Amino acid sequence: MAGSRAPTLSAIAGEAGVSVSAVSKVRNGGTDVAADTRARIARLLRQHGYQVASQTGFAVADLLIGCLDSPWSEELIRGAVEAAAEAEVSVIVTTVSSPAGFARWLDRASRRGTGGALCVLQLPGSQELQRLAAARIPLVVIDPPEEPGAAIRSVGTTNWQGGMQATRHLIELGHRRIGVIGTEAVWSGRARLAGYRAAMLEAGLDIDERMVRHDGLTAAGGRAQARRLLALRDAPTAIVAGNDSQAFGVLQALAERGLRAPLDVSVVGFDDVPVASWATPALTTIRQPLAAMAAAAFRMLSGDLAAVADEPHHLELATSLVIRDSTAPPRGR
Amino acid sequence: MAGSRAPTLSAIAGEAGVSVSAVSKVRNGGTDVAADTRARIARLLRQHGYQVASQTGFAVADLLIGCLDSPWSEELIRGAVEAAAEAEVSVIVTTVSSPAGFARWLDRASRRGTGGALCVLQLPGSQELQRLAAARIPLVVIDPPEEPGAAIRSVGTTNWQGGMQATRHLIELGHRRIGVIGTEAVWSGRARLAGYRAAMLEAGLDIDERMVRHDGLTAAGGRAQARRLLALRDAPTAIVAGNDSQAFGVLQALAERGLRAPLDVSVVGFDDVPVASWATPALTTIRQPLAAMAAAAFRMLSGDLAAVADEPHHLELATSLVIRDSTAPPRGR
DNA sequence: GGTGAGATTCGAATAATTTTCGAAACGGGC
DNA sequence: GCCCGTTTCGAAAATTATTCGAATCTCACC
Repeated sequence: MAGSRAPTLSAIAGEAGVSVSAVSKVRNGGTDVAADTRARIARLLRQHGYQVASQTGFAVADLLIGCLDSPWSEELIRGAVEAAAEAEVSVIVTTVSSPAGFARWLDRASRRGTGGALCVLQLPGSQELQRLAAARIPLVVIDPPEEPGAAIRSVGTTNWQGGMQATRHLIELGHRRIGVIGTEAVWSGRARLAGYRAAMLEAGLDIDERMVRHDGLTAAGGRAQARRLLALRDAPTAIVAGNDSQAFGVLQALAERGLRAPLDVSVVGFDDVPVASWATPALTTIRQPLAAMAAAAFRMLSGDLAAVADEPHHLELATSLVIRDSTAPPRGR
Repeated sequence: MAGSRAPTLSAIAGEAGVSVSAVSKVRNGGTDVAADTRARIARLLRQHGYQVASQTGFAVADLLIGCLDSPWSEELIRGAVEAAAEAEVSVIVTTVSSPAGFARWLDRASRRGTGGALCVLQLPGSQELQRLAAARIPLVVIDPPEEPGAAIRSVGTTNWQGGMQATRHLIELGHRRIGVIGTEAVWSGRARLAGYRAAMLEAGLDIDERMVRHDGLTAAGGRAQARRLLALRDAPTAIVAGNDSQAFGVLQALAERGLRAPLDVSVVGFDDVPVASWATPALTTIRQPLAAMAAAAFRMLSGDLAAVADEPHHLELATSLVIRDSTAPPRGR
């Protein structure tokens, strides 16, 4: 099919006026070829249907995701895929939910080769980290579930500021009794809760510990804890949710009691996943630039194959408040 | 690092008691090696850290998605990734939104090799199909936007039945004035609308053409058309949306007018994406087994490298009605 | 401007791997 | 048994990768 077969390297070497060695070296990304010579040879090689291993860079990168259930992942995938496409890199998406799954992935990845891994997981544990290092697979962690150590490169967002922004927004609207739902299970969750506390203290408001609820970052978790908050005698007039899924759950709990957002209770989410604007009412939320995070993580991965030492090891992107329709001043103000 | 470097092929050949040629052939999936010899050599090769090209099967498959904005894609990715993982295959996800983008993907894919492509696009056009064929890349289309021809393998769902199920459910609840929002732009949309018509006729109900609205499968589209439906003098008591995004938009339009689902108007979605259950009220919808579709498509791809001829070329998975809280009998019944 | 240590670039020689091709072994059908 | 086609294998040839020394360049230092 598809015409004549590829000519041999020596034919190409002749055409380019260099030795076969040089051509071979260009083909596999060898180092000792001058830039212009390399370019000339590479062009010829490609012309004849060879693929040229670009000396820097790689063909595929891996994105490891713990669970592919939240709209979260979608944004991340999009960010990673698009950033990678610009660099002519393909992204392999894998779900990894157990150490065994990780091992299976690692096995496949080292067989086929990979330029590096972006992890969005309940962390690769120390075992996994060792294996990655042994297989010489670079790693960047997105939204690290534990405080990122110096040994691991990671990308996150300003969760603490985000928690503050959300709470401050409500305080500025005039709310005083503000509930919060979150999780202590991951680092980012702890930071968001701390942001809430900081904003309350800053405004001179007392923190009622009954108003601080912990649960999973799911709609069900949000609904369960919102029910408890709403059942309090001094029910909050506003609720800060741990993420948008929880916020959806809060909206459901409100509807159950015949309450309306934002008339009766204001709600702030966290993430700004695409569906946040589909909610009724459209959700006021703290925007995490998920796609940008993934893109940044990819660039970290690809950028510093050379300069690992002097690059920053943890990058934090800014969150921002997106005001939609689920927040308003409290009743009677 | 990591211990000694890989021994040469001739060393391995010696260890296995065969010629270097045989070892080389096993390494690249050559054909003329007996099964047991191959196994022995392969084991040794792997032991020494070589990767062995499995002669059947492939290492990566490509999933091409038009837009990665809907919760749609997430389910599909999950299905494909999980089915592929079972077959020890990695899935490369790429967004392709233009012919140029397709060309760039094809370029990369043919460089690095791929076992085949799963497409969820506004179709690869005939040009693209030719190029795929030229590059010998097998193809399966998911949810084909045009009536699937005999030349293309595809996986879809029973959209016509789905449209019927949704409409029938509302009729059985007692609704008579039922609006529908959908799209004629894609084949599945046309089938769903036809299902609506069929169910109405079956029940002996007249179809008011003002009740049949067309718009994009987005929340904005759903909101816009729902506004029009609700503005009618004889506004519908129930609305069948073209997908879940549109249904979210319908819920917003209802809230705008101070109406409540399902008390004032019942709403049925289509897809059953994970967020459907987060809506307020939780969305009654037609479940498309998106993950199963992607998994089936992957199996089609991998299954019949041999038996292309006698396999079915279009597979249709069943939709089912998922009743949640957004539908109820009409007021006054 | 000279000098020399070190880095870069290159290709001949050498090593390793892949491919070709013919021979040996096998398996029925007649 | 004989013939014909098929499978399996490895020696030889072709191709590709790597090593290493020579040539050239760079630049600090005198």
